[in-house]
Amino acid sequence: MGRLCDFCGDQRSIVLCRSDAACLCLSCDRNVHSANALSRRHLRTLLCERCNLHPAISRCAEEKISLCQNCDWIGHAGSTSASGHKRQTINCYSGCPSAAELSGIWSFISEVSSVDDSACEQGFGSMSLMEKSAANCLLPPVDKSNKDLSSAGRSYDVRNKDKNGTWLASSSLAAMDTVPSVIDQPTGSLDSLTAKPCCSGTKGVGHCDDDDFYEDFSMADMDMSLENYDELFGVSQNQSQHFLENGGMDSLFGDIPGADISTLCAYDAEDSSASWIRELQPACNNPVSLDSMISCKTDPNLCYPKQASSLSLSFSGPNGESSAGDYQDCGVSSTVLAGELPWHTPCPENQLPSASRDSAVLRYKEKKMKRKFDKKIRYASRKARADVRKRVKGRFIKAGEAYDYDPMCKTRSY
DNA sequence: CGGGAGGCTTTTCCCACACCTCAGG
DNA sequence: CGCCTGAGGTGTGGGAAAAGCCTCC
Repeated sequence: MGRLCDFCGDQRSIVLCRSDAACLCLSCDRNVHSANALSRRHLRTLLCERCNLHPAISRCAEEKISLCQNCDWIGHAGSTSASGHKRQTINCYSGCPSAAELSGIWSFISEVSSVDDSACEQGFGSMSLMEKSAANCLLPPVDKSNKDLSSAGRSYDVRNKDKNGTWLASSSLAAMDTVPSVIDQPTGSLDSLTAKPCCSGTKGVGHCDDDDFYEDFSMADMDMSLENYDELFGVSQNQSQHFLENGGMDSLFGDIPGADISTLCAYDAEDSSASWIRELQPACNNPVSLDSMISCKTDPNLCYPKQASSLSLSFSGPNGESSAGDYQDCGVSSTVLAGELPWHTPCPENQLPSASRDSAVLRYKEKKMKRKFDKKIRYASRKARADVRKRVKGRFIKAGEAYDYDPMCKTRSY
């Protein structure tokens, strides 16, 4: 049966709305997202039919199943017989598409669910299809031809320079974290920061302009100063460029004996920032907390544990909670055997001067203390109800009373 | 250079009520 | 031990008010 709709709790959920943090059946999807102009802008995509947790990025024609990046990889890249399966990219959409419109973009939609068109109100049927795959909606863009930060699309805004000329995270990202991430002048490439392993069968990486999926990616979780690049990713910028030019993630996995691709959670609805780190760091095989990893790189008295199998994996999520469970969500044990960190070369040139290290540690700790996190919707049903509740001057009113704002009809009672 | 005025931005609070949790029967 | 019931607490969004910040004189 799969996961039930978070709204009606009756039908099988088909669609994932990241903004609402909800899985919905097609009928409820249109009901909920036809409520008002804002909700119609929510980007949605199909829910992975295998894990029922992550947004699907491709549809396997042979298996007739929609898969997230993780499941797609496990199902196809890990099997020689399945690797030749024909797959169709699944795009994000917004608005309130009819069954015909959905089947227009996803020819397989009739396989997924029968759709009751009557549920969609007239006038809300307009749909906008994002010209990018669902995966692209999850991932910041890559533009290898342009090394400027502005090439990173909405991730960075050329207008966001502070008085010192340093680069700030754009408001779109800064909104996720009220502490702006300061980024030094783009002397280095961000390619390795934005690059993601591209799932086979999907289109090239594009740019997502109106992308709610970004919202949980908290740049401030990482100190984005490029001088701390090494601290974050454990690899120099030159190394990362070299890494990309030589096959990127694919080559990396090929080089890691026993590397488990399943540890790379393509997308984690609960903890996107942490999963982002995991993707960039194949060292998630190493059960070392991110905090300790950073500390290790910045503290001269610490070093990476080479054998850390006795430690538990502990990534801090947006709300500061350990997210070991997220790993389990990905079907991977939270305790994975450690090996040599493939990018970590404890050679002298990798070690920062002591003063620089201390200041980096200090800045990291200060930022950690100041950390604030984006509002998280815990109950989609309450949000859906609040979305349609009538108000007077923004305040909820009792049922039946005169109102000045009705999100359902955008009219005023007086 | 310090202080006040004015404008702009950000944060906080309020509302109703369905839903959730938990204690007690 | 499991089920039911009721009380109390929680979360949800838009707008107003308050607070904070910045610029100019």
